[in-house]
Amino acid sequence: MPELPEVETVVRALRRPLIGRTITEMRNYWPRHLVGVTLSEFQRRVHGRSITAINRRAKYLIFSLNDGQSLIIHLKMSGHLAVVDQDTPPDKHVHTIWGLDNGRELRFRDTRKFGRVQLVENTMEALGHLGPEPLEPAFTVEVLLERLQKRKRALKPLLLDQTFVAGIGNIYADEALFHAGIHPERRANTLTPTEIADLHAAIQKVLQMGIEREGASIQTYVKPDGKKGDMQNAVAVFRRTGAPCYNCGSVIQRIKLGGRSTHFCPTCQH
DNA sequence: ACCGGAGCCTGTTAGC
DNA sequence: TGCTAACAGGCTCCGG
Repeated sequence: MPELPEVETVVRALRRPLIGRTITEMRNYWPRHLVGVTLSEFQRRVHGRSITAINRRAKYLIFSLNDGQSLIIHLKMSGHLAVVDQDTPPDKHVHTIWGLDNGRELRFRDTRKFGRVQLVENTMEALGHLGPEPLEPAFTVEVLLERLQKRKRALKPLLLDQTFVAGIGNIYADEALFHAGIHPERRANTLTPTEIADLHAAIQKVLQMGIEREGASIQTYVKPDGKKGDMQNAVAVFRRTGAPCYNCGSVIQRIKLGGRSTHFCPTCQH
């Protein structure tokens, strides 16, 4: 479900209701959600701690606690976070709950149960494998060029590789390649400098658009308040198989690449 | 390095 | 309508 823009939207929505709050309890009904720490240890280590900041790295949410620990959550395909009153009726897909000092709760709902929750002392250590943040100033055209030239893979699966560049998922990879006019099967080391500059601009453009539109509610994603984002109304190719390209009218094609559905315009992308 | 496939889960949709 | 297979905004592991 969520990629960089969706996770960023969730982070922004959770700051107001959560920053400054103290965690008073933690419950879990699906132990495999918890990474590396048992529930009892998790409870002991978060009980009484307050949330001082909420940030994002790639598709991970990072909740900073006042003792230096970080609560890290990955929503994977179907995760959803919401802050609700503690008397809100239970939901069968809510697997982890953190009670707060104001009678409210942070609830992690995750239908497919792929999501993960961890508690770490050192965030850099836990997330150090990730590639550059595509919207940070450090992610320049030169950085992208240098990384692309070392690789021979098809571009689409490379963009999904979180160690190559962090935060891009299936929607924004397809959208970025369309806006750059580059075919998803093109080999990384065959791009011209102009194409690399176009790809760099397209990556930043589609991610920024996704954030401005508060995410793409194409399948199950909704914001913490339950409302839909708006990016689904601005996609050019993703899940538009068989429909006409907005640019040239050609029929949008769908192929499998790296095991993932890939959508592109056969006329606009080379 | 890179590729494909399986696995993790449940729910929805497409096809017969 | 009913059954089955395919598919889903992610990621990891394993073998080749």
